[in-house]
Amino acid sequence: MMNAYSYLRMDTVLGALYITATPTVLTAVHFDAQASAPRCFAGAREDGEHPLLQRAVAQIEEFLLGRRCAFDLPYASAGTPFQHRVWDAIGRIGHGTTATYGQLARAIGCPRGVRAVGAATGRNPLAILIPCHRVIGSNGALTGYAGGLDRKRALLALEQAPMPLFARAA
Amino acid sequence: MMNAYSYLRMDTVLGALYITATPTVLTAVHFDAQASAPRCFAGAREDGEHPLLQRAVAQIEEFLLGRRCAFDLPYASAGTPFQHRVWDAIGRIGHGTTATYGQLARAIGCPRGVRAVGAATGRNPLAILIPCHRVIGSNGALTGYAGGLDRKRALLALEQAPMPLFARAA
DNA sequence: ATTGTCATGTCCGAAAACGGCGAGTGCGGG
DNA sequence: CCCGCACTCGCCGTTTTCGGACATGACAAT
Repeated sequence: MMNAYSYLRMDTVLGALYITATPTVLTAVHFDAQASAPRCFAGAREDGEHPLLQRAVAQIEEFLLGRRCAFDLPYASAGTPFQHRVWDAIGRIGHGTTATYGQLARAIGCPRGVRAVGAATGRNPLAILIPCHRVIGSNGALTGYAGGLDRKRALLALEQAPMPLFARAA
Repeated sequence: MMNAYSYLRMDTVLGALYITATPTVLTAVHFDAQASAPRCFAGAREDGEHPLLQRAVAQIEEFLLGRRCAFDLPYASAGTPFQHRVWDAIGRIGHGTTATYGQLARAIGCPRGVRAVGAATGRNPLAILIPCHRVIGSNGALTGYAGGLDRKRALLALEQAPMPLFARAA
């Protein structure tokens, strides 16, 4: 019964980030041990040596430094067909850009499934990798984020201002 | 996602029998493609060469001929803790013997969970191997069997009359 | 004898509640 | 006028909840 999930904790400027993976694919990325976390952690054990996890850490660090605007990591996530459609659509929102829940709804061919899109967005298991922080209300309000609105604001600000700090350091 | 389940169809005097297994353990045995079957077959592919499946076929044939009264096969089955308690208890009913739902209930320490025992019995995934045909009502009625009452009767009759037919043939 | 009642774990379907929304309305203030 | 704000209401997938139904049997009342 014991499945081969590993996880690792990563410290970032935005706080702790937990990344979970099978031997071959990432399955979760989230802040803190939130409500959504238990599901992913079921039977997982800490493993700082996991190659894929380390690769993820590296790419996320680069992203947070403003040096990377896309990820190259294998991932797989449980979810309903509808949720996958939503998450795929979110994945196509470019770095530094935003989209509204309504736009996503139309994009997946469910013009009126706006709230459903909202619900699915909130259940995105792969924070940052699937940039659900780029999804905002039609009036520009941030409306919500699993990691807290402050983090959402920070991520958006980060993407608006390329190379903000490390430029000096370099 | 594709799991490594294999299955095989076996023809018996009682009709077709479907046996499913992982590479190392049996996971299901049932008549026809019943309601309970789909679950076990999810993503399974036919494989008549599977060593364990062949071993199962051999032992079941022996059993049906009256030459075998116990099985020596590795199996594993999904199910709730309660169901496993019930199934284990059923496994301890000797060949040629019967037990009532009430006796089972008491045996597992749930004297009043009689109906629950009935429900669990009906969900036994390993027909014949776990001899749920030996479970009858307190008044002697057969009450039910996933493969049909006729088969239940036949199995019980078979166990009552050791070496019924093949003795002549030998 | 026949009939009714209750206990027990699990599954299944139906129904209701719940959101990380957004368009439409009506109002008051510049 | 035009705008912003507050409020209502409909939208829809998912989750939760709830009511029955079961491979029964002991007991009491009729």
